[in-house]
Amino acid sequence: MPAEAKVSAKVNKPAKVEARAAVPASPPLTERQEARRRRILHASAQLASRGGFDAVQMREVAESSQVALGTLYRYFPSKIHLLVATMQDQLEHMHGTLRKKPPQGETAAERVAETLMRAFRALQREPHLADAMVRALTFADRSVSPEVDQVSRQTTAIILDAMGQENPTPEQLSAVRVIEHTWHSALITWLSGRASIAQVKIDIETVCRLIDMTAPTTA
Amino acid sequence: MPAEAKVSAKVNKPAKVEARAAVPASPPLTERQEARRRRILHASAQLASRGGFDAVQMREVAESSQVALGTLYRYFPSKIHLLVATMQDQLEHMHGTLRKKPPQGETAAERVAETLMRAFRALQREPHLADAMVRALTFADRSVSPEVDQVSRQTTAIILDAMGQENPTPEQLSAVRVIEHTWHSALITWLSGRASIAQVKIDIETVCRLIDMTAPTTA
DNA sequence: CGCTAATCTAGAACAAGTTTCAGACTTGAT
DNA sequence: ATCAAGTCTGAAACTTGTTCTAGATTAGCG
Repeated sequence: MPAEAKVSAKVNKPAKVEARAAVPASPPLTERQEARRRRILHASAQLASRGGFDAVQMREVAESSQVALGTLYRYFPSKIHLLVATMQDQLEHMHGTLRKKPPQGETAAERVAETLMRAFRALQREPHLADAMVRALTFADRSVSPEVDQVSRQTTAIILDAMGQENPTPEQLSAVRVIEHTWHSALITWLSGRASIAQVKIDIETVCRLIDMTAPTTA
Repeated sequence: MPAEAKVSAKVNKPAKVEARAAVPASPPLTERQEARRRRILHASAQLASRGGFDAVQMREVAESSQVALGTLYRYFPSKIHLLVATMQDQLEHMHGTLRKKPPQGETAAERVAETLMRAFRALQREPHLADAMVRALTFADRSVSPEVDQVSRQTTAIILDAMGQENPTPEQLSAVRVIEHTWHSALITWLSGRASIAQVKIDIETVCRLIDMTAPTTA
């Protein structure tokens, strides 16, 4: 019988049940495997923090995490997969942090903007890491869709949390989608030096108005 | 003295005057150079139309356009530069096309949405080409900022054209920025199969409401 | 304990973007 | 027409992501 169970299939077909869990379903990992996975993600984040996307070199990640190159690829089938997983990891962390201090704004729009700006400031502290993660996210092709979707759901969750709405209207969900679009794209323009921090702030605040505009009590 | 003038500096420092011209400034090209440049862009678009980003291989582009690899790199210092330039080229074309048939909508928001959906349909006809161009655009790092900015200005021009506003307010310009963000990001989600065409339509229509919301006559 | 299937390792090999170099070719100026 | 400077070419080399292979290890099971 198998020893350490298979880590994760290359193409993660949508599982039957279990659609929103943090981990899609894949067979449980042994302790050593879990440790390897953590070492890899840690090395990835560390290298990314240094020099961004380019500094995350698969050979180096493998060496830093004391894992053979082939093993690294078994855990993460591509550099993009690795960085997207790194982002999932960081996002979970951030969601936890953000939860602790709920935003103070009066309106939902203000709260969402405040939350996103808080997240943005966190990213500013590790701009290289942000670069690596965001670039990977937007460069990801179809083979990474499940993982990218997971990141998207997590982001949606953060925004909905900030809104503090129990039952968002379909219109509000559309607004949230647009906010996510803006968030990602604004990050990119900032990371590539084409927009200032102030400009990103304005963009976020601008798009967040859509929320109140579509609020059930207002509309 | 120089023969065929230098094509373009690797790092295109911001020129003194001339900020919004289609071509930043670089010394004029000889006829043969212009022809080479066109052949290269044509080959790039052709290969991209076949298989998207991955299909645009520098060696193949060089061969298709009957130019040495080194020459290709002299004209376009990286694959990303090449594809962003390809996008500039296509965008110009599209702007010309869109100008001919102005959108019919009543409100500015409707007209912008209509225009963007028209552009979207054009992209759908060459999804692989769209893939190559958009992926390059969002993956571009600082070294491509001038070119990406140019694309952004062109996109802004298209949107402002659709709005039909002579003097947009600062708020409207913010809205336009957010629309561009949404446009790019929505394209990405569509290209990577994470959003349907219908969903993109909804997102565009949603974000376009920001325009009327910030219209001087309404606000 | 000993077996068997799966995993992990080290390292070579391959692919495509990028760089480099020597030599042939063009261009504009004299 | 000739020359100097800059370009283009063809080919090799280098880099880094990805794949492959043979053998050593490990995990679960009888």
